[in-house]
Amino acid sequence: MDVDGTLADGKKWKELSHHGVLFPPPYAPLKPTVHMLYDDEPCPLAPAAEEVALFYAGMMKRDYVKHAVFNKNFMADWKTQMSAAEKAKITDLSKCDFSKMSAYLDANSEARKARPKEEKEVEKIQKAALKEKYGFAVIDGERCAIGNYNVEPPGLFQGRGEHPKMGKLKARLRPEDVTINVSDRASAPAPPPGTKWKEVVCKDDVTWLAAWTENIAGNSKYVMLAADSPLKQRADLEKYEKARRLKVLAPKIREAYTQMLKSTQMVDRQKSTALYFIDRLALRAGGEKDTEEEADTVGCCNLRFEHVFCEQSEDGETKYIRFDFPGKDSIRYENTVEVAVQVWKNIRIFKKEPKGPGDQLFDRLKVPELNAYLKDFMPGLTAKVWRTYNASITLQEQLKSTPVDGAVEEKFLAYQRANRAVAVLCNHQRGASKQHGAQVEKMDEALTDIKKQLKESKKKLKEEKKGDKNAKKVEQLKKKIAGLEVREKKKEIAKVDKEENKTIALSTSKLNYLDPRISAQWCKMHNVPRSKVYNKTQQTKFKWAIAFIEYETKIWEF
DNA sequence: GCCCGAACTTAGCATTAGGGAT
DNA sequence: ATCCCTAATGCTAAGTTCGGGC
Repeated sequence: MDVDGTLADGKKWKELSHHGVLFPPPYAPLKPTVHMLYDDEPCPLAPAAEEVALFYAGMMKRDYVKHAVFNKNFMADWKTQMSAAEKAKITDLSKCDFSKMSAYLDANSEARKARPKEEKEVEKIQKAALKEKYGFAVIDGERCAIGNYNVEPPGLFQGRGEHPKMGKLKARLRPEDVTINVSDRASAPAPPPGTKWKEVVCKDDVTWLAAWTENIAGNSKYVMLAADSPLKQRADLEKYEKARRLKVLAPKIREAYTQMLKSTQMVDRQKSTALYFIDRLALRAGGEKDTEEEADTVGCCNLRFEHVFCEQSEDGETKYIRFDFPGKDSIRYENTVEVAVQVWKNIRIFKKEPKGPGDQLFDRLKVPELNAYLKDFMPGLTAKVWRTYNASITLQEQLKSTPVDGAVEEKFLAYQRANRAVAVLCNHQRGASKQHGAQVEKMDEALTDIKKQLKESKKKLKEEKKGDKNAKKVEQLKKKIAGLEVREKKKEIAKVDKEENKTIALSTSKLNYLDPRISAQWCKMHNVPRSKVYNKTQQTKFKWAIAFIEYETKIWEF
């Protein structure tokens, strides 16, 4: 077996069996009292159109329904589900009133929440039974959890950013749409009664158990094993080993591309400048995108004229590049960084007339060329490896400022800050939660309260010492004060942590970019319980790393 | 070489569960 | 015991990379 989970002959497994996928229940039409109004008149719909209307009704609280593209796409696809009569009548979305349907959905979910405990318990058991059957596959003799055994239900497509396909109808999947992958066709899972699978295949060079084609962009969707499966564990290890190898090679590669910044070949200048950004800023590769079909977002190689700006200090000594572009998931990337003079000069050249807004900054460069260049330094080295390397090395460096003899809370704050530095580097953002302000306020109140108690207790202690000097009481008060001081410190740390996390998401880097061996090592070294850094699921995902550090130390120091 | 589809990783948001406060 | 909030989980969209076909 090879480390990336591939068997020596390029196969992912020898034996694979599972129970297929689970489909959502068929659509249950609404009671006649719950209907749409059209032009203020009741307008009952046949089930096909009603189901799609209900999808829309379920999104009335979302911003999507205010979006012209969403509404246009929705209307077009909704019509495909209408009868001729419905189509003739319903021509204007603004005349559709879904409020009864929305209210019905709200009432439904309230009622679900309010169900008696026993009923919820029964449902839980039923769900567990389904997981027991459909949630596991046997791969080379080992029973492994499956990541996603429920096929995606129908609904309205919720693309991120200015996605041209938002609001389109995501079709309901039938067994006839789903391909099943197993090692033995004869013992393939049975499709639901009266149906057939699209196909049963025995593809042992892939890891998916089932696949289908989604109807919005025509992309493939897969059912795959969960993160704790040997296949995924080995792939994760291999990813970080590659990044670790890059650490050794990076100085050599830097030397090479720094030379190339001055190349007479425009392709090479662009290649080296792009790599400079990927190395220094951990930018994504930035492959080509079809703006007719998807949101307009960019990464490094497909940056355009309008995304980068050459700036400098007043004396002209220090050169800066300012970046401002929509990245993956349409998350804005804004950053101004000091750069080598040659890089700054290059960008000025790449932006020279006749180039203008809309034009590619690196017009001679495509991701495959950059990756081909990297491959010569190390097999498997691609732009993405730099991001992993950058994130992990940043964590490793930042963790060095952990207070050696601080309390666990202080050490953990240092860890959070190291994690945060990585999240900032990778531009992992999140929308500030609606309750953020209230939560901080609450913490402030709690702090004020602790401080007040502390003041009172201290005053009492002083009086007690002056007064009848009850030794027991003095002792009690001292204890109370010490306890309050610990609580105060904890709360203050937690508040700092919360405030600093307002719009920064730590989980993405923790889950995908930070070598878990560094974190496991850190816990061991600083005597911090591993559960402080990784919850149960994360510990399962990273069990390979936890096993690793029993034998190895200083994973990223060599 | 280039284009495109397949495969797999990375991403943020919505929902749910469960643990602490009352 | 219940309620409420946070943390965990679920979900699926959006990236990167690879490899096969022309």
